[in-house]
Amino acid sequence: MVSSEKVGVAIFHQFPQFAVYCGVHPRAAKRLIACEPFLYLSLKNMEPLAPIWRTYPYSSYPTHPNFQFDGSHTGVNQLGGVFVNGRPLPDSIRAQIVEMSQRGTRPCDISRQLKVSHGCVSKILGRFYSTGSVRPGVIGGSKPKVATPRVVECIAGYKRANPTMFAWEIRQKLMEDQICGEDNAPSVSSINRIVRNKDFQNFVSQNSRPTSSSSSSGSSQQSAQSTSRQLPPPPPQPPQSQQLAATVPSLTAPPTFAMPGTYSINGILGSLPHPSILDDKSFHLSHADMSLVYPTSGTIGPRVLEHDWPMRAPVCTILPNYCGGQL
DNA sequence: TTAGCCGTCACGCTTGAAGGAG
DNA sequence: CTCCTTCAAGCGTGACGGCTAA
Repeated sequence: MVSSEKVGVAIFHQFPQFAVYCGVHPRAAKRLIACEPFLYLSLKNMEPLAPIWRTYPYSSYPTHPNFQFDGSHTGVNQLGGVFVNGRPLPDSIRAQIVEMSQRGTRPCDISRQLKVSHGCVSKILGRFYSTGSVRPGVIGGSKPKVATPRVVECIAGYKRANPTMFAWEIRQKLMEDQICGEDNAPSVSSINRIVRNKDFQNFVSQNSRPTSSSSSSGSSQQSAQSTSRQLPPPPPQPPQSQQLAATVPSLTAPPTFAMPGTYSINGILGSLPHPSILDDKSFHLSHADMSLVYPTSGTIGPRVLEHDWPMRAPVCTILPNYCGGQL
């Protein structure tokens, strides 16, 4: 996993600066540098590029169309330190804060030496001592308000019972069955989106049983009711994702679909991103390297609860228009 | 009494998923 | 279906107030 201890270790390994600044294992750093010599040259002149690299490991700024390396997104605090408003400090600084604190350095001295506000130092140390992690939390996203797992399961049940059921009928049924109320019932368009979802359709078809209630005899109301009383157990893992997990085990760990506290339709249904997407964003790293970039202990479960790895693209996303043509 | 330290919180910001509009 | 908006999460900074030592 890439967190306090790995970053700490990385300091003493090859390509330390790159590894630390990217928050990745030195081996992954080495391979990335081999892919893009410009990075290594840049790191040799770390000082003038420091503001850039400080933002780089976390930010998706380089992938943002408006991003410019002109410092317009950065600011300078009262201590003279460079920061990016709204973005977390890099792992290197965070690790240094913790390291210095553990050596007995006072927070005020840490603040002055690292040029980070003492409020920030206090927050990072507080987080470290309460969670054991120096990594920032997950930024962005929102909790789904209506498409909860239970609602999706119920919709799936209704659809299995009556595939021709209209969205407004589903909505009505959800409220009738007190799955959700008037205020938090998904809109018709939301239901349509859920129903259109490919994984949802697979889920419904794979879990459909040849029961008498699923036949088209009788009204949709009746068949829906009969199913709602025997709602299906939690959905089994779709074979598709199992296959993927077996093929690219390291890619099942990224918490993109396992972010604590949030979930998506895909997440509910247990699907995974297509590997090509990840490969595109990770410079075609081998899966072994990806397992270094993505902190994974081989299991999905415990990692999910630690808030230890922000949900975002791999940290070493490097765009050709940034690196290419510079030298 | 004063200066420095430290925790807390409001503020302005970014981010990304959900939901709505066209 | 695509694009835009909304919302709730997190970020670091800077100000404030309580505490402590000189």
